[in-house]
Amino acid sequence: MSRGAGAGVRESLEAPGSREKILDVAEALFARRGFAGVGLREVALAVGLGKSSLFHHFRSKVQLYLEVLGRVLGRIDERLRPALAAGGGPAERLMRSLDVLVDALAEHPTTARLLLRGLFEDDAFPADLGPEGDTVERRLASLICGIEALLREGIERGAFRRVSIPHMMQTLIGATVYHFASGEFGEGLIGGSLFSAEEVRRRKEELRAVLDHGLTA
Amino acid sequence: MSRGAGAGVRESLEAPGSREKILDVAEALFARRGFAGVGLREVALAVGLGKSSLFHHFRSKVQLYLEVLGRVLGRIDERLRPALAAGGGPAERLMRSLDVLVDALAEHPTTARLLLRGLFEDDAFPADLGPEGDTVERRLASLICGIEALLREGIERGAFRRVSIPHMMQTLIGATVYHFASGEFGEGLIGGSLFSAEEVRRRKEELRAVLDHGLTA
DNA sequence: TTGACGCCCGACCGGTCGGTCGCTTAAAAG
DNA sequence: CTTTTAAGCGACCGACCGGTCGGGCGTCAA
Repeated sequence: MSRGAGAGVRESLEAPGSREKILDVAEALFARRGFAGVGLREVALAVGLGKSSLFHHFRSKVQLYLEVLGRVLGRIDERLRPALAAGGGPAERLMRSLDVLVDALAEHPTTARLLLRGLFEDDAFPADLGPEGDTVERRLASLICGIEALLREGIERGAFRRVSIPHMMQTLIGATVYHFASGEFGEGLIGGSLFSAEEVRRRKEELRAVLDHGLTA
Repeated sequence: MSRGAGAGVRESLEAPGSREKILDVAEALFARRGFAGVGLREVALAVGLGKSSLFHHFRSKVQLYLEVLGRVLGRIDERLRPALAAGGGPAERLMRSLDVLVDALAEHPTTARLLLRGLFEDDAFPADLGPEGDTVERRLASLICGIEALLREGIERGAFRRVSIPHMMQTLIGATVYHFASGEFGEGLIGGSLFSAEEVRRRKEELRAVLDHGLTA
């Protein structure tokens, strides 16, 4: 069956498994240069395979891209869903959700960029991604829908000000996702890695403080 | 000299002037699909020229791209610089600056995406953009530097809380730029055009309110 | 031993990429 | 009128694109 992996006793440990390795490499490249900016030759070379071998694992370039996006989304709602489901008031649950969102974005430096690029680049595939593309958008929408409900509940209960929910969603998404997607530019501002544990902790604090009191003293 | 433009009496009015038209078209396309996703054939076709004619106005594709970016930056600091220079306390000046930034992003729907893409895609040109690329980054940095100074002043004077300035900058940039770059996804959230006068006004209000009081009631 | 299968490969396909070349046209400059 | 020059064009270049094809090789079941 598989060449590299002793598929018998040890299940999935130890052997890289071409599929996952390809996804890892492709994720890094797509995040850095976008869908159109990455050639399959480059992916194959980085994996250590011939280009044609990629097609044994993925039907086409768009399917590879969509699967990368799917993995990214999976990593996020794997964390976000329990955070949304756990108990507490709306404010508490919102802050916890934002915390795990920040954690998810910080864990893989590629995540934020891929998310943003995914938003941008559905213009790039006019309509050719078929039903799978819808699924990716659907999943993304369902993720933010949970947070949206949290906002609504908080406002109804009087815990939050009567802000415009969509606009606040946009602000929240922008303030979290942009930060981790800002790359060298953001690191120039911060003066260090965006992804160090220290900076991630500080980011959560600042975000929480802004939502609690705003900027003015 | 020029074919289409009567360059004698009427200066720059009336005639499209190929250069500007090319920049307009290229700006729209680069915003939608990114540097690598746009071919010069497509640009030329949309302008109504042959591909080879583009090279009479721009040395290469990267130069065209950089000039598009330069124009975008120009439109922003054309508005932002006077807003920063005008009088008033730090809080007032910060709000005014964010207002004009929102106005600038709302005026051309392409602006926010190009800015974000510009941030992402300097990874895409390894080092080949030469000194002009530095200039673009420099200008962007100088723009945000003005806002940074405003934050610092506000904190020193006690008008603002003692937030981390870089982190607050990231939040501010993210909350404004992301919104106008979010495309169809954002419009799905908002339930209408991101760029209508009504939505732009509301966006400013919400942003101001968050900075003034935060989210909690 | 033999056949089937998973995985991988190099060669190759039509098409597009950014960019160059030589040419024509027409207006401005003399 | 002649010369210069900006602006345009189609043909063409080598390189690379995503994708296909036929075959080699090692493993496992029969």
